[in-house]
Amino acid sequence: MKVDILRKKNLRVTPFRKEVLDIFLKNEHAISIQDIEDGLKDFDRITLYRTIKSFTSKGVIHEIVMPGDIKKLALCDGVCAHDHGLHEHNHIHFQCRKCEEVYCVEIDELPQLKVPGFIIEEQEIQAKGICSKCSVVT
Amino acid sequence: MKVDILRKKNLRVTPFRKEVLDIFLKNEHAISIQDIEDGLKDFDRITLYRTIKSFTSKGVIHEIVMPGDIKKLALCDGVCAHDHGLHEHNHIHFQCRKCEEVYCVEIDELPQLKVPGFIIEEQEIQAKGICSKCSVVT
DNA sequence: CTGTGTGCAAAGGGTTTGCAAGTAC
DNA sequence: GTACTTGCAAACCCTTTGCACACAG
Repeated sequence: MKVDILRKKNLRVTPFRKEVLDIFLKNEHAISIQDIEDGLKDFDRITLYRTIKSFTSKGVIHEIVMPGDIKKLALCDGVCAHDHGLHEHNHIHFQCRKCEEVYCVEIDELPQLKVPGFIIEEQEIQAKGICSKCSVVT
Repeated sequence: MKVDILRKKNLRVTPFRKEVLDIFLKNEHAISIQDIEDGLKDFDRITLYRTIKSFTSKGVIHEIVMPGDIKKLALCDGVCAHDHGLHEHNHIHFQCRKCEEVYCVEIDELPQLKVPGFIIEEQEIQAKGICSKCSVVT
């Protein structure tokens, strides 16, 4: 239940937050702020920014930045844990060259990089290519 | 010769561009726009933005975005090819938790990710941890 | 009832655009 | 000489802050 997503994170359930959350739930790919705005009838942009901020800081959504200054937001739900303080990603961010959408794609295990002298603790992978939908249609 | 870096990319050699290039050459890690500004005595910010834009589009430097909206710039020289139109990275971007600097670190081979249904053509890896300098000092 | 969320206005910061003068080649 | 660069002013986003009112729990 969508309301629980908010309650679980100690966020008060308001009509506006439900609306915003609905837009995230409607999309299976990451969305931009513009996408959210387009999905709202009338809204106050400041409130939207604040909503995004609370959602992000409480771990309801996470921000994705793809090469080329493309910023997107996606639900944390399932694809990423937000438990140990650090935001752990067991998924990669993938942008399709064709439809241009950005997806959080789950991956069994992240490759463990080794660089002499450097201690690598976390990593984040951004990939580009063709998504499963666009590769089928071709 | 630093002037050749510009000439090779069909960029006119001007005093300002040489100054900016010098700042990149002086640092072995990626730098922010602020870092460049700090390195210039007096300058016009608009010209700096345009210089960065020409450098980026001609492949003299490349932009790095680390999680947390941290933007840096680094020379392409050596660490990355800019030949096939696409900007190929045979290096990863690494940010040190201690000194906070961002480095382009060369890596022998990027791990080849496989995701069912998705065709992965390019990838970019951002890592965090402790850099070689900070891990020595401890 | 209390603290959190909302909405409006206004400010802030980084970045881009237009145009005239200057300069590399 | 010609095309590219520079410098200044102004415009333009996008985002944040302050404050009073509204509302969830």
